[in-house]
Amino acid sequence: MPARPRDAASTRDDLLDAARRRFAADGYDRTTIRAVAGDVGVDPALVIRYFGSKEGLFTRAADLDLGLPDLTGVRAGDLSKVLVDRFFAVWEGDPTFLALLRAAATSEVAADAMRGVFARQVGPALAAVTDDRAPERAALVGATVLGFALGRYVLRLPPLVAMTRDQAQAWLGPTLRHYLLD
Amino acid sequence: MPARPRDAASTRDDLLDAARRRFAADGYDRTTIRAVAGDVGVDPALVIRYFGSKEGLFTRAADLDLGLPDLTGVRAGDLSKVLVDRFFAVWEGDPTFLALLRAAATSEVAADAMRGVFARQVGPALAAVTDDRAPERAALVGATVLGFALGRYVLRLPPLVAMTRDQAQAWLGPTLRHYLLD
DNA sequence: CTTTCGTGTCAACACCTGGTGACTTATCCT
DNA sequence: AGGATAAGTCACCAGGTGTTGACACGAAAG
Repeated sequence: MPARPRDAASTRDDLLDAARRRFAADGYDRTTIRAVAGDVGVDPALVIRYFGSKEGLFTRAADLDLGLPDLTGVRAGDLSKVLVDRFFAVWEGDPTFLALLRAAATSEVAADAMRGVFARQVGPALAAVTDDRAPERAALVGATVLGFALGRYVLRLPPLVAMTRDQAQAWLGPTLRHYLLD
Repeated sequence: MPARPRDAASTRDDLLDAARRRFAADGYDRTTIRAVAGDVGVDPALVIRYFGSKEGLFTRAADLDLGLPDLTGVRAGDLSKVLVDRFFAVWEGDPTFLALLRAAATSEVAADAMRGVFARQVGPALAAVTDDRAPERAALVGATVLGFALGRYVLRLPPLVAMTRDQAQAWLGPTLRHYLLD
């Protein structure tokens, strides 16, 4: 077993990675500092040293970037395709958002982080393509996306799990268009 | 303070009521048997005696009935109104569904209970009005409804919290119609 | 070589959790 | 009245939690 290099920066990153996976799989409460530290092969006390507390660890781990592109000039017909593509990239490529969703169900700091994502990322991105009521539209789009993610990745409702990207695209497209443009 | 009558049946009911409120407010993990027993003014050991375990308590507490009416013969244009009305009745009148949603994010038994609700209540009810792909349609309707509930009652996204029933009706109506009939 | 300092470990704390089994107390039946 | 039985209490356990402060190690600087 190669000795872990004594490099604080990479240890920190490893801890954040492990934390994201644990929070995503187990939720906030069932994720223990000991387990996260164990995944990295490090003492639990180190986690507290670096992040102050479990809540601090979560806050750093759940700081996520949706990577929404600038939607200005995207044709109305292509909007939902762009959004659904982004959805799959975010949800299937990175455990962070699942961690945030799971945790947000019970933790107020996680719910707050989620509200921040909408206020600082979804809302502004959609404001570029809707002339009015951007916050309302962003919230409805968010509810749609989160509902789908909840059903597919958390509850694992069989019809949603079985759905291909194209099928999801076909179903969600008109809904998103409705919330964005009507 | 009037002495609590030594009536097992009503004590059981009181415990289930308190459990529903606690699970709804705090989620599965943060709800403690001691807190539930304390709400009722009873010894924690009694909870175990009646329900076997915390999981047993949750299972009984989360056994819910959506009360979906028979949709046969409901005109297509009225379908979404019926469903949204039912939504508000269930979500704002009874903490049970919120408890189930919060818990389902982290507990596998809760997620299973939720899948059961879809398989035994939502699916069959919707099968009466859709000729094909009833499970898929039920899952999409469920994702829509759960997403809205998540945004409004759990994350408390301001635009969703501020929404009146009529506004919710106006936004969700076309979406539900799309999932049910297209 | 010694000092210094960042990196990480160790042992322990105070507390809370679900759960158990023996006990007490109220209620009902004869 | 008095005993049987249901209803509820009590003290306790074993294990796990976040968090703490003192300590050990290793590399880089003087």
